[in-house]
Amino acid sequence: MNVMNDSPRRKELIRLAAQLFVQEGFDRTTVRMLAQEMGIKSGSLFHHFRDKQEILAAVIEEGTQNALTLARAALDDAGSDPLSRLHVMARAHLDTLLTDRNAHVVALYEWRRLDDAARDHLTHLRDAYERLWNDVIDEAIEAGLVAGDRALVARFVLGALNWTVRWYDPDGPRSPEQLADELVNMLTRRS
Amino acid sequence: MNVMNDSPRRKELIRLAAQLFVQEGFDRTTVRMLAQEMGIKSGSLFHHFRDKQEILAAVIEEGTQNALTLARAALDDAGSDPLSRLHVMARAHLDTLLTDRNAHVVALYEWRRLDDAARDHLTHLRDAYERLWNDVIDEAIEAGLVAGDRALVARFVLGALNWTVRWYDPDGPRSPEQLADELVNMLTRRS
DNA sequence: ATCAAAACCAAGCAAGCGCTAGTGTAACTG
DNA sequence: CAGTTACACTAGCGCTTGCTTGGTTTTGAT
Repeated sequence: MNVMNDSPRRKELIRLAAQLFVQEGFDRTTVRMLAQEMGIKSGSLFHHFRDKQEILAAVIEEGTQNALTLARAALDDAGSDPLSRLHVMARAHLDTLLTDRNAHVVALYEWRRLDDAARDHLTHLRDAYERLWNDVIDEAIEAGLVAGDRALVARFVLGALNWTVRWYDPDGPRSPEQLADELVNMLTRRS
Repeated sequence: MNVMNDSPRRKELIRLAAQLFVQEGFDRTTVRMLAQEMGIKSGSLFHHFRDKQEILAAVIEEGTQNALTLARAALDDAGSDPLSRLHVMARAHLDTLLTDRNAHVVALYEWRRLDDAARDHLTHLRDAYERLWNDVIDEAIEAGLVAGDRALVARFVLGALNWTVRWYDPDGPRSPEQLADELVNMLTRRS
């Protein structure tokens, strides 16, 4: 089993799996469906992945990793102004959320299907990401841009942002960037 | 098959099913698990429900119906002041969400498992509920309490509220009412 | 040209799935 | 008291599931 590489082939398989997991849900996606979508037979699948769960973990890791990378880059490019840091963070979040949409929907809906080991690993990744958010919100509160408890604000904001995967239409009139700006606009107080 | 009554027995079965659906997910909850939890054999289950999907639909209907009833009552009791209407609506939402938690978690996570007929019926229920929210937010915007596009604000707010089921701890320091108030506080502009 | 590693396939196993059929029984109803 | 209804039981059918096995082809470095 060639389990631990990250060949382009594997990346492609993960992308296809993500799509199927969104369409059907993890439990209803059979290894036969996955194999067919990938153009191989179901037995061959287990050459690339130890078991079905590992495919799920790979999908979620891919998405979370991307989000983390993008957010860090965005924060590096942003200055030290709390408001603009809030803006770039919201934009980066919606950007990955809606371009890597499949992976993130899977992460949101199928998290509980992960086995303990994978969940543990991915929890660390996600925590690293949320720490970025907490810092940005801390700065915003300190600067008087937002009111409320740090932890609470972070959760409300992330909730509002993550909820977009349930209704956002990429062909609609609004870009992810506009969406992000409108949210920031909504919750900052311009005195 | 005694399918269409709403006996107390059936209500209890639905409550147990909701709990299992949350713990295991709909697909992983077998009719045998459901039966055991209910203290009967798997075959007997189909005396109460036509099939497994009907149990899911019943769980979700129960939760949504409660939410709708509670929200209507809350709005009736509230005056015509836009801010207080916003408050009672947020409180009512978090109240059902966190007391009828199982049913609502199922509704959020397993919606796609509904068959077409059930989904159609329940979509109407949910739309009726969301219409209440839209009206309240319309009034808040008109009164200058909140800034932004009606549809967008509603979605952000509902996202923030619904997200609470992922992190709220009933044994924690905050009551659902406090939570609701802090959210409203966060997004209204006090000039 | 050689050969190991990587990728794949055909076939199928053991377990578990939703659901049905047919029966028993106790409590109501006329 | 006969007939009906509500609810539960046992037994198992037909099918699908994730995964394994044992063997074959493809690839690519030497």
